[in-house]
Amino acid sequence: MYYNIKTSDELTHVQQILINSSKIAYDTETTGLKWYRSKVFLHSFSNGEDNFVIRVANFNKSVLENFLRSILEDKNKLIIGQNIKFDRHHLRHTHGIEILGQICDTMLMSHLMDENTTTSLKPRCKAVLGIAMDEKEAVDGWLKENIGANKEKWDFSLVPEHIMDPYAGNDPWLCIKLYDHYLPSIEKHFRQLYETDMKVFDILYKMEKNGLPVDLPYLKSFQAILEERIEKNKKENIFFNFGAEFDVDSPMEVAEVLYKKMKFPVPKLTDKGVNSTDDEALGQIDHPVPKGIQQHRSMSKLLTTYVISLQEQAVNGLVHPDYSLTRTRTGRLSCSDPNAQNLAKNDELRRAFTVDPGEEMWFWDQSQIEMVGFAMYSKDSKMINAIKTGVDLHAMTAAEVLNKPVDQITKEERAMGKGTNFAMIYGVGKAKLARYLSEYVGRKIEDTEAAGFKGKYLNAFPMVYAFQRQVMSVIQMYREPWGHFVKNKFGRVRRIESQKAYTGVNHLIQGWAADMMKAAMVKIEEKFHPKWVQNIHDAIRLDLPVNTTVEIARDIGKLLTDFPEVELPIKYTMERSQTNWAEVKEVR
DNA sequence: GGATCCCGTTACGTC
DNA sequence: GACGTAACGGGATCCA
Repeated sequence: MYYNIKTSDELTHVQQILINSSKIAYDTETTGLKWYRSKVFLHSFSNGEDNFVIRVANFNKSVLENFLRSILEDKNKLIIGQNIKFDRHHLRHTHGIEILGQICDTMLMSHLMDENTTTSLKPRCKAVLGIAMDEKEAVDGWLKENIGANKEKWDFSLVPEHIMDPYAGNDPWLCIKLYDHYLPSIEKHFRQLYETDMKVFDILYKMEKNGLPVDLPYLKSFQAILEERIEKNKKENIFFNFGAEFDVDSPMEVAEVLYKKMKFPVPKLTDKGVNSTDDEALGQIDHPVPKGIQQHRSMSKLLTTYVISLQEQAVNGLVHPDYSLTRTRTGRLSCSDPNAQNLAKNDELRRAFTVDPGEEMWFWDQSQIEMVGFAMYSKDSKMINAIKTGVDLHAMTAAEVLNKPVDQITKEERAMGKGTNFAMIYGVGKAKLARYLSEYVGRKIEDTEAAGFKGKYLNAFPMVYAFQRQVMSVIQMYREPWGHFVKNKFGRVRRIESQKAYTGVNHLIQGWAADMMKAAMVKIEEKFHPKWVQNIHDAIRLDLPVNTTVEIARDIGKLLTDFPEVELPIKYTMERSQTNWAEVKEVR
């Protein structure tokens, strides 16, 4: 049951009820998903019994905002949300209000309790509470019927009240029910992880709010340059040498041109058995046309995915990425709109990422954190010694596998060592290893060579082999309460189907590394309250005042790497720039 | 019949 | 291994 609150008297009454409720759920309905381009048009609350829908349009601005403050700024109140980072952004952007109460989030709870299915509120409530709410269907139905009429400037606020409000009224009620359901299990199994994740959630909120400064005039000029290069490449390298024009962006047409018309032998097939035209296949053909297509691909990736999209997403010279704590199975962060974690390593692109005047961008990264985790989990003495004495791990791997002294390892051999180390962490088979090594070494490596390398590797590092076997067998054993699963040292659980037990090693290492970074970020926030700008898995960017000393930066680096319980040294590297990302210089 | 939407596939950027 | 984004292309759907 919900109440649509329309008068000041009703609002006052609701205010009394909510002020007296120590635990409430809060939700917003907005005109869009991007907070920096949308407004809240509806607030909804629930105390678990009564649900209140409050439309922004029905109230005087200051009356409404006073009401919101009286509830959401109450530091003693527990405020529960479903992905409340979203509501916090919208609340701030629309009303300039911050939630000051203690925050809990059911999406984070859902993810800890089950990382393999959707964390979306209604499906989750249906699955674990058996409560099915179909009010959303009416909203969808109405949208479907009416969206055709004026799809240009569409938003949720146009859905009629009698359809939208029952749906909006349900959400906070469901949220509080799910919270009550999950809380005992979270307390029992994931208390520490949940606490850390909530703190990281708050840091991410700040990071997104701060945004990344981008140089729009530069991007615009870079776009023009790229477009020119792409045209020129198509004309002079691809079409000229082929003798006709075609759609270079179409894998189908590329295959037609290369394998039917130009009659090159097919180097490889895709997973579905189609003649492949990916970079590896093109690399096998020595001719200007495939070379031109390779160039075209990397240039248009840069242009569309980064250069154009960044300009479209920027507001006042800032892009505001959306980080998620619940979209990976391992506990890593993910990021979208834009994905600030996979911005191409390309100086011309990274020049576009600037820093505000008076500040300097600083990057720290945890060196080889996954290798440290690998050594720690496998307890391999050679690896542990190498990490303790600072020996080059990848060269050492090559030396061990090839049975020769480290100082005689060539560049290519080291690359193979590095590739193999990563492959072991990833848990790949020989076919994938071969492809992977080829990329690293820069020449074609056959499956047999890769398999041989892997075999020698496992002989040289028997503990790694034992570790793999142990993880597999732990997963194979069906156990309570999670079925087939592994758990990392932070207690993060990955439920894995027994047939896919090989992914267990990867989960332990990758998830452990992710939890290490989260723990470090929390420590850094608590000690320094810095301006958070970016996270790239094992690296962070903070923008600090230009007069910040190297000593302070080193203190931050220490927090990023100082984990006595790991019993292995973790190192960090530090970079900074007062201009842009392409200009960062290592600080020693 | 033609425009539009959806979804699987292919490809490629990061750690 | 873990992701997110873009583009294509075939099939389904909508609309006139």
